[in-house]
Amino acid sequence: MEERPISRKEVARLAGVSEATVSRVLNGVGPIKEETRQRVLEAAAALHYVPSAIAQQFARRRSGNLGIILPLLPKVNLFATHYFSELLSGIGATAKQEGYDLLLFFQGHDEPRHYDRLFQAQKIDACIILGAQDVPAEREALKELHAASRAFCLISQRYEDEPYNTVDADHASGVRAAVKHLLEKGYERIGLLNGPSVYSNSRDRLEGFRQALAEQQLAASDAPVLIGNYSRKSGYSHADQVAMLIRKGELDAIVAGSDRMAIGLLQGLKEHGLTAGIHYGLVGCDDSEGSRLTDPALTSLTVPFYEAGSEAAARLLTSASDEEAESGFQLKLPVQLVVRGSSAVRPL
Amino acid sequence: MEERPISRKEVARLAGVSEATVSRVLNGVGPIKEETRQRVLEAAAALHYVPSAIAQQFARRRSGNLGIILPLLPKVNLFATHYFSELLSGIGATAKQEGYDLLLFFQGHDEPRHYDRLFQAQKIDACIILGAQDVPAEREALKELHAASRAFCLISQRYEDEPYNTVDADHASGVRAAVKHLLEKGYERIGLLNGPSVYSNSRDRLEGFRQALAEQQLAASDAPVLIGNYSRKSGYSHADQVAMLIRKGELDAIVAGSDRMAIGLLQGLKEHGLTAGIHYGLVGCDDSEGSRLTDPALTSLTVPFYEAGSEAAARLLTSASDEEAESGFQLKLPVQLVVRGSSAVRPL
DNA sequence: TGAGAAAATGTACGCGCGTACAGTAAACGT
DNA sequence: ACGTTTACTGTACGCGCGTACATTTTCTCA
Repeated sequence: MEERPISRKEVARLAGVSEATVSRVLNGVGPIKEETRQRVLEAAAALHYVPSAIAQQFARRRSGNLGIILPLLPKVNLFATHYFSELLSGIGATAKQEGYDLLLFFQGHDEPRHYDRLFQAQKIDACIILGAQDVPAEREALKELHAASRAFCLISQRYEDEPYNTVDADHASGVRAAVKHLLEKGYERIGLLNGPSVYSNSRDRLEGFRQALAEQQLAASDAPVLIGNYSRKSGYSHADQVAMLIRKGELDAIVAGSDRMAIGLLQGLKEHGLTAGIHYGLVGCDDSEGSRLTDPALTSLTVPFYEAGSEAAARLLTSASDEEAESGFQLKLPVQLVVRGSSAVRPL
Repeated sequence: MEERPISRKEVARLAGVSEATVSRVLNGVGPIKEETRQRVLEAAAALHYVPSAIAQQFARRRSGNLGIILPLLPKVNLFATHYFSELLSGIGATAKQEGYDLLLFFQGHDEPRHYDRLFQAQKIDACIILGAQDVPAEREALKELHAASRAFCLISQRYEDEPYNTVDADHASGVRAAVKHLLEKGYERIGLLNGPSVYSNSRDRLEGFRQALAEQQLAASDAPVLIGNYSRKSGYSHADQVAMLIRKGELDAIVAGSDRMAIGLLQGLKEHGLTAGIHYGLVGCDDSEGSRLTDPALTSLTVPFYEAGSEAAARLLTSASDEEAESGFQLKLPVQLVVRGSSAVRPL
């Protein structure tokens, strides 16, 4: 029961060549006589030889793994199906294409962030960090990575004062488009239900919001800006306040920083007898699946998550092989408005 | 720029001991004089020594990785947020506890399933397979794994004629409970909107459905059983047919094999002027997030995904170390009914 | 035909660690 | 006092592969 897997040696013996030749054939290195090439390949096939990834990693001193750090539940809920599966699929597809495997790490919010240790232990050659927050412990960990010049990349989070690689969506433009859309629909007093500013995308949305108002010569100062935490519950809990503002005529449309908050708000306002697309306009963000489930369906901003993951992986992995060809990147992917019922009708 | 990471040798030199002693201290092997132990630990700390996982894997001839195979999009959509993140979190938590990392593999539906190659290449020591289907290529691949006595486990899929390790939810009992609940609510003609029978849980649900009817002395033969593909769209597309059945009085409640189908059906029937919880009863399955977004909210069956993942990982990883203590397992986790509005009112 | 270049292959070693075995020092019993 | 365990530490080797370098074979062109 303690049989060892087939190794290079056996293949070499069967093919009547040296181990080095087997290696060369399988790795396509150096000139090889076609005939021996065939002999080796046949021998390998006959023995069902599969090189030991472990030994290869050891000899190459590269793990061939792309690390993915993602926040533990319930944070991960912040990322709905779409975010999560799309992003991961995008990363996975590109990684596979580049010959890398994905190594997953769940990061508890309060656990120490030993990101660099993953590199030191050589478990990963590069790393994508999801759901990073702008908190001291996180900054520390990222600074460490940067100091050791690790190949890493943040998705959906930027640190304005740091030169880290990032891939993000252009939330500012997205919100600007949303506001513009609402204004075109006839809404006049637009508010923002934003997320906490520890996330750069919250700050981006606020900026886009202000820009949009400024472009329309509207005073941004008195436009209502509420802060939730991206959860449905937090959207719901703002319903009372929003209902009041609507009744007072101080608000007739809301852009929410996430579909989840938008949906919560929509549900809450429904209990106040206020219907999206009739009594007020509502735009969410993420174009999540849930946006299609509400009544009316939710106008939202669609974010190219798959591309985000794919781009991040591509930049990291191809640059990793190009040695110092790396130049750093801060990508902003375009966001697109998807119009549905919740912003359909101009309020009376 | 080509500096090598700190290795055991440097630690040994600094501590004034042999490399073997360093190894022993760090692995807690053999008797060590307390004083040298401290010296070694201090030296390691001073140098920020982190053992090379690659070298350890090589020497131990174990990767320390738990492979997770999951279907590529859009299949993954079958697993909504809940399924996916809960399951993965459960697996991840247990794996971390056992000292394993997670290696992710996306499996395209039509790609060759070289599961065993992952073991041969020693990329993984054990493996959890999500979204397996009952198709020849899959059976072949699993048979190969079994023949090589790999430590693997299927989640949410069983092959009745094979002794593979599985962790599943007790869908039969769940559907039975759902049917019973509907009958108690006063619904009388219950139908089933099931998924394709390539998934064992579809078969389970059908069985539970039939059992429930039989228990109530109802003829199962003429109870409507429709087949969708678990997607919202497929639920929606059955709305016409279901509406007709409801109008003819041949149906007044439906158990759907997934929340997604239930939601699609609910939306479709709404267009027919039929409201869940009023004109007909509806129960979904998975207690997904979407179940809370519909109007009325969806009664559903909650499945312990976290535990499923956690259990699967635990069985695989602890048994892996216990050598042949493995005995095989076919777990069925309990499913619980969550009552919401869609099954609230007895139809007139 | 021979010399030099190019092609093809073999030899040898190291990657960093775990660990069997050998060795040495301390503790014990008589 | 000495043999004998026990505690502790060092020496030595192998894990399977990539690859630098040495060697042999084949080709090229005079």
